[in-house]
Amino acid sequence: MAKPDDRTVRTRRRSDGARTHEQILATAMELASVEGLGSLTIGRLARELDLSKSGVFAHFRSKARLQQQTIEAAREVFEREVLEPGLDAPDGLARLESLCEAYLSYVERGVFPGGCFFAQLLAEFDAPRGPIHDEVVELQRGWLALLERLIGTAKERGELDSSVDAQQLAFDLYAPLELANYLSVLRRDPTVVERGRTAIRATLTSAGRREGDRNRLGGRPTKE
Amino acid sequence: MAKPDDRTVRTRRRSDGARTHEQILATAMELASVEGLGSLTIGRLARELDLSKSGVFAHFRSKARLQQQTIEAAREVFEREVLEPGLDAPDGLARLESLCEAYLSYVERGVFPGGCFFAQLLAEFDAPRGPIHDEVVELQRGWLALLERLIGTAKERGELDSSVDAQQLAFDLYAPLELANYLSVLRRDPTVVERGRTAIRATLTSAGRREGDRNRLGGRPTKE
DNA sequence: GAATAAATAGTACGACCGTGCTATCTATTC
DNA sequence: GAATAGATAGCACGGTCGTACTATTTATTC
Repeated sequence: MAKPDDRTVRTRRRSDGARTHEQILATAMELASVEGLGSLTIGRLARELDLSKSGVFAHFRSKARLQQQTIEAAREVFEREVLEPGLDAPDGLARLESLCEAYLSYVERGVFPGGCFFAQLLAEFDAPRGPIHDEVVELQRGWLALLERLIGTAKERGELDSSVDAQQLAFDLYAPLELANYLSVLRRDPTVVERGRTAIRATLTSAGRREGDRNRLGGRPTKE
Repeated sequence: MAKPDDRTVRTRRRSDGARTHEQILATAMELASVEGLGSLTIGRLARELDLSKSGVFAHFRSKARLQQQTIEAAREVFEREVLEPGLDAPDGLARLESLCEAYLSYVERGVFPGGCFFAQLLAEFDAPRGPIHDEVVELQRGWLALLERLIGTAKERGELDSSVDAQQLAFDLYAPLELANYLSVLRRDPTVVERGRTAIRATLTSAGRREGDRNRLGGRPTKE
């Protein structure tokens, strides 16, 4: 017990470094969600965290790696704040609904101060070629694939009409999520998220109702 | 014929300046639509146009004015490429549809190489405060107001059900337009625009159909 | 043709960028 | 307690940024 106490027993110095690393990435995510990953700067991070430029730099050894790791860190936040709660619902339509709601809630709670990190990333790197663009393509593909998978399951279970086009419905759901994010940040007003909820509800209702209504060919029943 | 020839007779120097000014702004719009207005740089413009930095600078006398004028120039493109053709349709639902189609066509044609200039601007300046943010708020307000006005007219004419919430429907239409833009740039594949068309069609059909169905389906929002 | 004014180039300055190299401090290990 | 190794700081470099200030060129005007 003369040695460092049990809670800090494994290499104080080592853990200090890891802690700083995390703090840097946390700040990097916040800054990037507001101003974009492109205008994320090592000097700016150093100022923000009261570190020296070289102190920050040493943790990543290149700006590209800083960007990579920032994206990876944001992916973990997204997983924890959206995917985990969103997918924690009974298989099928319920899980699809729950995932959309998890996203909207994540926007509403302002998990990132500049709105969804990946919506920012999508808009920033949709056009400029490079490794980040490729990463974004991959991430988007994954997100849409997840939606399509859930839709597929809901169809198999008869909770969505079998004539539903999974890719189209994924698009129809994704669109209001994305717009709710942008607009709720633009006007500093999370009320817009409610528009997204309404849109999601209407779309899902419409996609689910058709089976029962097949002969009547009902459209989307509700607004508001 | 010793004098400048007839085609260049009116103030060569004067018109040279105006011409250069236009060229700078044209390049600025292209660059900004791809990489963002924030990373638009005077030196970069100069290189791109084979001018000196100071030559470019002289046309604007500050970066802020360059940004302002770039936005204004893009507004004019948007007006010419979207608003004019979009609003050139019979009043009412037809005009609303036509406007959405005009936007999708503008995305499909790749009028800006990085996708819709204003979608880029929205994502880039939704969070960071400043004069550009304020300008974007204004532009978005105008766009949504336009959609809502057209919806209102269509309702008055009985082409959309009177129970339709204009703000909500404007959101529902805007969302797929925006997503179609981002995704069509991300994958270099204008096919995605077709997803947007389908979404718009479904939403408008749904909003228009209810009136005829009032008795059968319950014209008012049927909440389950 | 001299004067004028507009368009463009040249040069310089301070700020910040990413990154390399070296020094300092401190916890762990022998 | 000397050696080690990891975390951080300091400093220097070349590059680009926005922006002044000063030429230079050229078309128009007198």
